[in-house]
Amino acid sequence: MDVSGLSEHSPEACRARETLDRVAEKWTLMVIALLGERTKRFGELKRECVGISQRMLTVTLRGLERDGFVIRTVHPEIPPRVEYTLTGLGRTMLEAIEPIIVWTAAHGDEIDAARASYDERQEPARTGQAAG
Amino acid sequence: MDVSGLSEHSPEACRARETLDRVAEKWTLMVIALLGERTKRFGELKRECVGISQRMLTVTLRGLERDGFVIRTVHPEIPPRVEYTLTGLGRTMLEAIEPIIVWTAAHGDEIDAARASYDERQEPARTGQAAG
DNA sequence: CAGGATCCCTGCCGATACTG
DNA sequence: CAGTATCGGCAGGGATCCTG
Repeated sequence: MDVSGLSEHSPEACRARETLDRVAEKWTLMVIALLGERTKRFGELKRECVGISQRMLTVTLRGLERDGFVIRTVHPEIPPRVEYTLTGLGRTMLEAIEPIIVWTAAHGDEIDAARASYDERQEPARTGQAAG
Repeated sequence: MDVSGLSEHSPEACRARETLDRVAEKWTLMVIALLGERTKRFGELKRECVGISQRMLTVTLRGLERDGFVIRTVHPEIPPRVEYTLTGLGRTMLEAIEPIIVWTAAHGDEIDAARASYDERQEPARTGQAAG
């Protein structure tokens, strides 16, 4: 693997953090991934994003729409029907994130292990002074 | 490009968000990218992360160490010298993030444009009722 | 059905001061 | 040099109620 060009990325990392910030916005990735399957309605997204509130789904979708990641289509009917579609930009973004999804599936457990190991090394130092 | 398997990622997106959350932690990506160049000292990272406080650099590095992304090496000298090195895990993670860095460099401006366009469509609706 | 408005709590993060 | 400890601002995000 070639990591020799990574030093070039340090300045760019600044800008990339803004991108990461959106995607890490708690529900953004989930919504993008779901819309990656196909166009969906508000209620459908609501059901699939288990635990999300109306407010957060609305806020998330507005942000995605504003950033050009999704298109919001309102069908003038009663009851109202609103559909959300991933744009081309949104799709390329989802593709850019895929490596992280794959990485997490592959290495997520290593993080848990490292964390548990770290905590074991630290916690005794705070609680057990008797273990000299 | 193949996006047909994306639906498989919707559940995994949940877990991947935790990963994104770390990386989006404001200074994490910058630190990882800098350590991707080579092993560095605390002070060196501090200088290169323009605007970071001691506290945030320490907190960030502790988190990365805990998650197994960096190794912290204390040299028992006076004055103290502490070096931070990216682990193999950290390196694979950095590679997983690279696409986002590249993506941002390529499409960052489109977001700005989309945002400006959206704001133009929305703001007049709130302020200028005279523009019938 | 889709979403606007409001209240409130929590945690991130920055500034500052102190230490070995 | 490389931290630690404390305080405080502010925004993210959840719960709840109301509407066309």
